[in-house]
Amino acid sequence: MEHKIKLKNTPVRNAILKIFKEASVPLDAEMVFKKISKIKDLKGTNEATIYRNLTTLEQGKVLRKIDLRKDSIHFELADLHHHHIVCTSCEKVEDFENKEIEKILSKVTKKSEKFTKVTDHSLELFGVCRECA
Amino acid sequence: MEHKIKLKNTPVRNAILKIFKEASVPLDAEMVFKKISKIKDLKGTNEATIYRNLTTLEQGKVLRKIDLRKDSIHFELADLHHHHIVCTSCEKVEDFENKEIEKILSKVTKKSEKFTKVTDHSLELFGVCRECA
DNA sequence: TTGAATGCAAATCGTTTGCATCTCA
DNA sequence: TGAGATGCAAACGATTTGCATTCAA
Repeated sequence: MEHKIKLKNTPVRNAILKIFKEASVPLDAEMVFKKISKIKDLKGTNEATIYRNLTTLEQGKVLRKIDLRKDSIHFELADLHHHHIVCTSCEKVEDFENKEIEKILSKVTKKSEKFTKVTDHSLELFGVCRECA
Repeated sequence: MEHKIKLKNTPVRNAILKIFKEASVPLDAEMVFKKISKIKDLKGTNEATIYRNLTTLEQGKVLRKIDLRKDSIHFELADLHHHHIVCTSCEKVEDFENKEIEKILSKVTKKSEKFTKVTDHSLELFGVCRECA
């Protein structure tokens, strides 16, 4: 349960990290809250604590924010950098990786006039999955 | 002032479209609201009307939602499909286009297992601009 | 005429925050 | 011990919605 940042090693925070490591899709605060609430020793955890942890972990570059064009902000582990195809009519999310895109992006980045460094990017595809089609 | 969808041709809606056509950056509801409020004949326009129009225009594929990792949802004209480099510490946004990426994306799309069609995508880069660096 | 658009105010809902208390390091 | 973490409740702010009214087609 290694942290990249100097943060206290609390039960809730560890559980949140574990949840993200086991998750196959990006999670929002409510989803994390529900999962935490199912853990025997953490049942009483307050939702504000979840929000604070997500914020802290994102600032510490452990998590990354993702916009799936849903109502809430989603997060995933920052070190697993893949992209997503999101169904606009259900909750389905498919991951994909593509090295070519990363290469092109770094070229684009260098061409920028106003920016000296680009630290992160988001790439999401939106469509309709087989089931919803 | 051609609409792609059959919507009523109201003063507020036309003004909103004009604002987007003249905008060089994505706009959120509040920005549109402020611009509308400066127009003599539309000064009294209610903010809820702006929200409703943005929603309607997005559903009608006239506008596209964009997430700039700011507090609010931004929009831009759907037919101008470029991407953005966003400063995480100020409001600066730089546009860029890249045909290669589009090509790769259409390949990726075809490989998808769960999705039959991908209709849209978002690609935003995040970094720090010269001024903020 | 009539369905869509608007104004207004209240409601929603995801998220944040102040403050007292507790816990890890 | 002291900074960070948590609980709780209240606050916030962006966005939505119900309802009566107005307007475009």
